Amino acid sequence: MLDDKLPDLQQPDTETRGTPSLTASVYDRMREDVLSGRLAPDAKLRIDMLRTRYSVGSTPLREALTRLAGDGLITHEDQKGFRVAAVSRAEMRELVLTRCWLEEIALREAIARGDESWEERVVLAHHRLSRTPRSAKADQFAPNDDWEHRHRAFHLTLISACGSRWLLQYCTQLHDQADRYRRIAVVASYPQRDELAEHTRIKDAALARDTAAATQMLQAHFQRTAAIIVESIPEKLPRKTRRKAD
Amino acid sequence: MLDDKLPDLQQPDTETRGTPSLTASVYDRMREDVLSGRLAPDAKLRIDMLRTRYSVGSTPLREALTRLAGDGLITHEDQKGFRVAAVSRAEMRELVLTRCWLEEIALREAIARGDESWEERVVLAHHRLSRTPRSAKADQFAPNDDWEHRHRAFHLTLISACGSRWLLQYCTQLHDQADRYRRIAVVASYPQRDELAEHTRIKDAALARDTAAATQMLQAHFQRTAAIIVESIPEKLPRKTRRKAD
DNA sequence: AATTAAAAAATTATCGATATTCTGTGCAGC
DNA sequence: GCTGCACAGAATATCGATAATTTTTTAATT
Repeated sequence: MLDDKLPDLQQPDTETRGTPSLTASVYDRMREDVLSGRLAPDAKLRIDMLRTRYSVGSTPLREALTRLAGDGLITHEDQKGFRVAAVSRAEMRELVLTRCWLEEIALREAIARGDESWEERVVLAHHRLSRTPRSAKADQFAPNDDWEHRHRAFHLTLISACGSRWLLQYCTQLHDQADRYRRIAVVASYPQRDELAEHTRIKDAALARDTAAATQMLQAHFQRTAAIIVESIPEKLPRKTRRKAD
Repeated sequence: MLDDKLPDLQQPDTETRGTPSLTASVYDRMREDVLSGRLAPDAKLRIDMLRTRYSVGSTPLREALTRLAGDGLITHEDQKGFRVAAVSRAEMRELVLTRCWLEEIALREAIARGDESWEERVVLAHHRLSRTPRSAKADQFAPNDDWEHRHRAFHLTLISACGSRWLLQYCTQLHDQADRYRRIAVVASYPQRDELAEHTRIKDAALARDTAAATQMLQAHFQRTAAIIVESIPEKLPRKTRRKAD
């Protein structure tokens, strides 16, 4: 009923997958490991090490790695294998810059094109996010997977009516990239902000079709997060690989 | 000398690759086959068929297919294999729309940030394109690989100073997608236009730092191509797979 | 002691064979 | 005559072993 107009990119078609392939499964697990920081930035990804870690053969493993490289979460060099994408302040700045550009367009177009169904989905996604605690523990910060997923869903829903699956995909990819930085450096940012209030204001401006206010607040939302994160990243990353020389 | 400021995304680091992996090789060849239309839209890609066609084992083949799926040139469904991405008028419209949005930003930013080195690279890329014939044959149209490559290089160089490798990558991806449509439907568009003049005007406006004119002409450039191509695509593509049931 | 060269170890890339899943066909039952 | 189920054939996905390449260690020479 809800998704009779556009293919809904948020739900990965639960019906169609009878048996999820090993490739898909290890891709999902590994993706989560990179985003959460369990696989550290710049870490070398040896095939044998991963084969034991995820209990799969080399073929689905390499395929999952190739997909992750396509997402920009890991890098690959011919004959030299894979490693987790490195992080740096410069990368983070480039990321935020790009996000501001692309999400401005996406939100602008979504506001211009969104119908009733879009409005309802935005309200619902916001409601779910507002009911989910930021931290899994009350007294100190602990990552809450539910919140992470609903936060992602909220931002994606907000721009889901933009009219371009390409743009939607790009925004999602950039979101995940930024998410990795946020989750790596998250201790520093908690609980300095009222994130819920920011999300609410963005939602309200979008539903009021106030494009200028909505896009401006969304960009500020990104930049506020970025400012906190950038602080926690050393300007130059120490290379672990060098042993003798230097 | 030229590329001491930014990593030049146009040249794929000729020095570093001693032995190009089979995966990379078959990826390149297959990519060209999809872009040129030698592998028809929506065609089923059977592993065995491709194994003989490209003379490789299944592992590098599957890896190349996975990479191409990441580029959106082919699709993949778990347990059902790969097929060449389908084409449709709706897809083409979405593509052009997205390109207009993203390239407007990219060109605007490149004009704002581009230094002397950028200007020189633009002039050079334009010069090379202008010296390359559109068609390999004088009397009738025949695809000219040199022109295709230099055309791609020109558009990429134009926005290379935009400041975001992400945006650059996305624009390149969308360019390739649109290229496939153009090359599939190219007979229809030749020689109805003076493409060289269009490219020259865009280049001159960019170098004159006239952002409004440059972006406007670039978008018109895209839309003019699109209009011609859309005509040559049937609104609904006949599915070859259906045999009995209708 | 330092630089280069050669051998050994480690790691990636690749293959061919096997297991699993899907697709189509024919047959039984209604 | 139509629907559903089981079977056979085809295709995908996966594995473990081998080939090719890079990196590290060791040794020799200046």
